[in-house]
Amino acid sequence: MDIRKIELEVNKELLESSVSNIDYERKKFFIAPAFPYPNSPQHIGHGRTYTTTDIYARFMRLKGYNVLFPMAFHVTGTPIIAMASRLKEKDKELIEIFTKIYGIPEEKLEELSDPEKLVMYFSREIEQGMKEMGYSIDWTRKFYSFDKHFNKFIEWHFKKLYDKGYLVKGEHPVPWCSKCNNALGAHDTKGDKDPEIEQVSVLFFKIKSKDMFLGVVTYRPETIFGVTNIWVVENSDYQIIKLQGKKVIVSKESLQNIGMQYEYEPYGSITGKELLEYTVINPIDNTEVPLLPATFIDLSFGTGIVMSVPAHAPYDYLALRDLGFPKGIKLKVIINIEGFEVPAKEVCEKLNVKDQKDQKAEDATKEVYRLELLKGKMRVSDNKFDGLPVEMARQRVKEHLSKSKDHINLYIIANHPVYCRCNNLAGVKLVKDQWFIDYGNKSWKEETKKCLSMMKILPEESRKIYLDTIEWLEKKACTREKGLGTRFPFDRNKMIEALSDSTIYMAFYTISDKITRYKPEQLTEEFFDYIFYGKGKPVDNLHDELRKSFEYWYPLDSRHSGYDLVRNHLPFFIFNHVAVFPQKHWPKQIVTNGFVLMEGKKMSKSLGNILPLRKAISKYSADVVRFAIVNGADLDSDTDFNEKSIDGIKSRMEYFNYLIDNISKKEVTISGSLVDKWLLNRVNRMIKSVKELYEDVEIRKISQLLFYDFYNSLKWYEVRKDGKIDTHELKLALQSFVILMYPFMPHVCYHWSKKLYCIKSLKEFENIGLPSHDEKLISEKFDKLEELLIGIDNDINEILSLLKLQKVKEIKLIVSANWKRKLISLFKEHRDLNNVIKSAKSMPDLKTRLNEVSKLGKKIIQNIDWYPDYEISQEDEISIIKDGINYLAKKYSVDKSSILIEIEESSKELKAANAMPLKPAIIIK
RNA sequence: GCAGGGGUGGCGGAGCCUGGUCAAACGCGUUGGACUUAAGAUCCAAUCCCAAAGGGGUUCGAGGGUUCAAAUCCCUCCCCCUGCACCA
Repeated sequence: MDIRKIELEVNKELLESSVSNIDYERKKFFIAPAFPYPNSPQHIGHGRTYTTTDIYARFMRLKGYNVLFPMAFHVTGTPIIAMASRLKEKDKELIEIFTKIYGIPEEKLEELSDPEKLVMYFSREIEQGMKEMGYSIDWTRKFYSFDKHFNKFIEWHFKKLYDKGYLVKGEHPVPWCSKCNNALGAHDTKGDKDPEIEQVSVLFFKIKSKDMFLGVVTYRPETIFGVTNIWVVENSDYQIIKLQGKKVIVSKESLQNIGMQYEYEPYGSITGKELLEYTVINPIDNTEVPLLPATFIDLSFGTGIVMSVPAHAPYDYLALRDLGFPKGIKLKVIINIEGFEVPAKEVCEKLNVKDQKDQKAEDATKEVYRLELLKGKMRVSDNKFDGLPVEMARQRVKEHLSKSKDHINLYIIANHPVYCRCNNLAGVKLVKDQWFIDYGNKSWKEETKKCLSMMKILPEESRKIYLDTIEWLEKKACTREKGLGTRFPFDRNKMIEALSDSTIYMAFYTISDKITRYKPEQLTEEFFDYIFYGKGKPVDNLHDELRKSFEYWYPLDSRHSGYDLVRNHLPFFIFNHVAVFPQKHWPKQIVTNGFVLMEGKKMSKSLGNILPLRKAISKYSADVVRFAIVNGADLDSDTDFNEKSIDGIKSRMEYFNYLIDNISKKEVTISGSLVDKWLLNRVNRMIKSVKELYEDVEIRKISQLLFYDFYNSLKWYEVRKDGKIDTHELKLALQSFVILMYPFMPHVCYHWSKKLYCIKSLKEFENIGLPSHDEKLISEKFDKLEELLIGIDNDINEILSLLKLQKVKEIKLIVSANWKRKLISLFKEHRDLNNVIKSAKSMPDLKTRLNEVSKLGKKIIQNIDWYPDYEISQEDEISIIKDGINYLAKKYSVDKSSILIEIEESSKELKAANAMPLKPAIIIK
């Protein structure tokens, strides 16, 4: 079977039913996955969410729903701009990724350095891939988040937030490049390092008998009690600046970062050498502290001047030890931890740290910090602080010194150093006039939680994460200096940030196909108010139509994304719906899924193991890729894409194809034997559970059931029937299979359906609808009987291997006695040996065998749940054996007449006593 | 640090919520056999240990407990992973 060829034949047809219009006759179902960000082609990982969505959408169509499954592109923010400018600068690394991994022709690159062209190129690429995958997307509603019409919609959205008081203004620390004058995201830095922000303390130590202060940076202000000296770099220049009304000395290298957070005036400079002449005064206890030269200081860290606390900081301890403790310096222990005298010293000794350059010094530092924060208590003479736990002391020291103006906070880059792509060192800017969405608003939070509690969350386990996230979300900065997207309506110099303009865009889908007939300037607040709230009057018929469309499709029935959005976008999505829309339009359901690994490893640019979707399609075919990326793992865990499992999928498809091909060419007849009944039982059971599983998007279980369990059933059926499989029963089974499997593999299943159902169009196909199951055909009995046969088969096999017999002359099967069947019913009833014996005493055929009863008892009770609740008679057992006799005879190469069936009661064989209900005794000669 | 999730056989990965049918689904790998000139594909069988007439033993991170019965429930310990925001 050439799967790819079939796909190319039916792909166009499959996309037909995707355009969705209002149809009041049918129930609607609105499903929307997170829209893609077109700064690269999509890879198979992206395909997982969209495939899951499409499977669900196609299932709902089979169920008779009018489904809306639209798509758009999110281009908001800076990554696209950053990428385009990297192309412009002919960034080698990026060009390599574009040409080698994505397979983009080199002559195309020039053009892509224009952000808009880049967007168009990749969005076309992505759209094409989605079509090839057979996604039933309504493309007539496509838009981009920088479209003018969409901008107007977002403006409306923000006005609503503003009216409710959910937009607030404040200041905010942001990673910043002072040269480019722009905020830095991970994609703006060298090596794509995500800059993290941390707060540190700057303490002012007055220089003795001078009107100047040393700006000393520290993570641990409470250790100021233990300062023995201050470290400065001898042959370096320091700056004197006027800061907060003081003359403060800091390193030249630190000025850039300080300047982004505080106003200062340059005053002069001073060399390290000069500084070393001075002594400073510790602001906490007015003791004199000497300055010492150091070589290990990073001058761009904080203020470039640090204090030395040798008893509690391994680096300081090691540095002083290497210097031989000059100027009579003695360790000052100011934090108590049980089991330690001088923590820094002892941990260094324990870890066997040689000197400051030893890698292990880092470990020692972490260890001491951790221990002290966890268990440390202050031990100082000042009783305001004595005995306090370290964390509390830190807070108190900050407050205390801030009061006396000897302390300020400073933000730094925690994973320092991070460089902007322009080579400038990243710092932290305190942005004033920063707008926030106030997710901390109490009543809003409550409403959001209420909405969540009414929603279906799949997988249900992740509900807690949503709740936690909603709980701890506070103010979220929603504007940026630069980027694509929508201008912030209350400060047009700023852009709305990407996670804030993508929270209610699903509503826009309901009108996006027709709204472009208006000019953007017509899209006023009142215009949208009418569409979404029915407020005011329509400007024309089309306007009314848009309102109807929104009213018909909203609320959103199912939202789909990768689980990485559970902690950011998805809670925002709920928050904003709650803020903007009335309760009847709140979203109904969220479905999230895990990622796709490549041969066990995470896909990444650096590993170069990214498999673009379209490449995968042409190599493996769409249906195989669709199946491969969703079947391997539960919804919430990552799945692995590997060649081996691909081969497995293909060979199974071949088998189904063989059966379908075979049966569609033949005249079928009703067979009605036990295996056939068993098969119908299996099929009906399968239909029933698969339909239930679809409702909960249990993708993996469905595929397991259809593609593996059912496959194995068919295999067994084929051998049991000895190849005589042109039966009506099998055809029914395959017909149901093809429809249930269709959402997963639409191309191939549609192709198969044409053969099995004699249909000609997709419309006809969708009209067939979901198969229904017949409860009457489902019976555990058929399974048990078939199991009995398989059990016999296994046992014969085992016995043969034990006997090392080459040839079998005769197989005798002895069906167990009736009293044993009664006994099992007794155990079912009592589940206890003593009570069983009590009852047995009053039963004529059992009371004479009490000895045997107690012997068998233990065995029976172990397997009690395996026995069915009703009795299986001797006749039942004999009939299944007779039904399977062909199979056994063939398998063990004996004549049918050499397989004998006896009943325990009348058998003369000693081993007849081994027989148990559903497990006949076997004697092989 | 704070919060959440997890440790199952050679591997991936179910099962654990609702304890017994669990030596543990399904898949992969490995070994032997069939087919083939051969490889591949396919099919059959085996794949924790010991037995050699369908039997027994020891397993589900470690230790303890509850129970007639624990991978499954409870407690303690060890180890691993993820997220912590202005970034799509």
